[in-house]
Amino acid sequence: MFCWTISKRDEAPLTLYASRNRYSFLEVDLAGPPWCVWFASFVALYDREDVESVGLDDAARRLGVERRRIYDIVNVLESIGMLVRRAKNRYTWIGFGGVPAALAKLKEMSLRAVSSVASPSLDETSAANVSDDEDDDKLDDAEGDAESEKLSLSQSIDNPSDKPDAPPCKLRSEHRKEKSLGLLTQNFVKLFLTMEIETISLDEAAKRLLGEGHAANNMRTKVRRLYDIANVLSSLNLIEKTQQADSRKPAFRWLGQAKRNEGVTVALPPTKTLPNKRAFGTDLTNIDNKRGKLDSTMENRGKPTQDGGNLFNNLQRQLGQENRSDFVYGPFHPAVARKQEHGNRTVQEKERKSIQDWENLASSFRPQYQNPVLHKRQEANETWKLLSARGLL
DNA sequence: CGGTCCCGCCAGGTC
DNA sequence: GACCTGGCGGGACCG
Repeated sequence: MFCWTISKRDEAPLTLYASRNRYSFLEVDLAGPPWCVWFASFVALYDREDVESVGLDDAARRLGVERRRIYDIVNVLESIGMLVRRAKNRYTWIGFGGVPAALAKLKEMSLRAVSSVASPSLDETSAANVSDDEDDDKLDDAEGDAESEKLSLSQSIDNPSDKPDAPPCKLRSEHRKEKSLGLLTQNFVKLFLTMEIETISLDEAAKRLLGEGHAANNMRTKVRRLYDIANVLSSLNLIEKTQQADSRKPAFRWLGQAKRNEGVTVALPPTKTLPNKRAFGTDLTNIDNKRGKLDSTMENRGKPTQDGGNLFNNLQRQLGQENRSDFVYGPFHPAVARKQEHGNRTVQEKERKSIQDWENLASSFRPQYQNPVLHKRQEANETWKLLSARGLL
């Protein structure tokens, strides 16, 4: 994966991530659903040294998407540590560097959940950098006692107020939060971090997250959300879409680190390009930010995207960059895709060996800074670079 | 026809 | 009461 910094006259440089293989950040996004394009554009817009905070209105305007969609993006990004909510309408940008720590946190939570089956711990001191909190999902189903054991377990641990004899009801707001996209993202990731199987279909994931015995409607809704999440995680190279051996159903394989009993799951070479389902909202020229409504520039609705190249060109045009030679390579080169670019087994084996302590690295890296916001991000980016350099990402 | 996922309604929360 | 958040699911699109 290459990190391109596009410098434009009179404007702060813009960073894009791209590479030749389809699992690279930019290509996946361009080949994937528009939601991913927004996501990619969002990251491209804000993953810069001089960006400290992210305003939702600003993001919606600059990306030309309705505000509602920005909420989805920031919720997912927040859940994997790339953003931290600071105030209403305002987030602090952490960036890719926040991902390792967030994953480590999730893994820790998962493992703690598994290891304390009988005695739910009460310590959930600071999940702040991952999410507001982690509530249990039990309320969800008065009828759903077949609740996913793994999940309810992990969640009960995450919730300090979750006593064994607690009443089976809770505030609506909590109930609502339980179903948030962010929490669902985290729980989806936890599935990968704790399960033994290599891949999982969204149906299966929905079952595990929701528990058996749910109405088909419920399941369907959950799967819808998982599609959104899976697309983003794919964009980040944390998972990849595959085909289940024994069925037509697609499944997702974890590409990130921190599997439960091993260091890393090595990504297999990609098989085929993801189809473009639709091209809603791919026109980034739409900068009219009427709350909740998009204007008529979304007229390409329903038309299939011809190819990623068009989108790429379009994106470049929007950025005022038509010529690749104008690009300047940025400071680092995340290693996720590098593995895939080279397809070098030897390298992968080496990486596998050193992967075990990536969490320690992520959690122990504590440089000294003065500006809390900036420093938090710098710290995260340093961690990212460190892990990348060691081939841990 | 089933897998995807766009889209925006609207309920709940916050200011 | 206005505005912010974001769950939710109908239904369009596509292979």
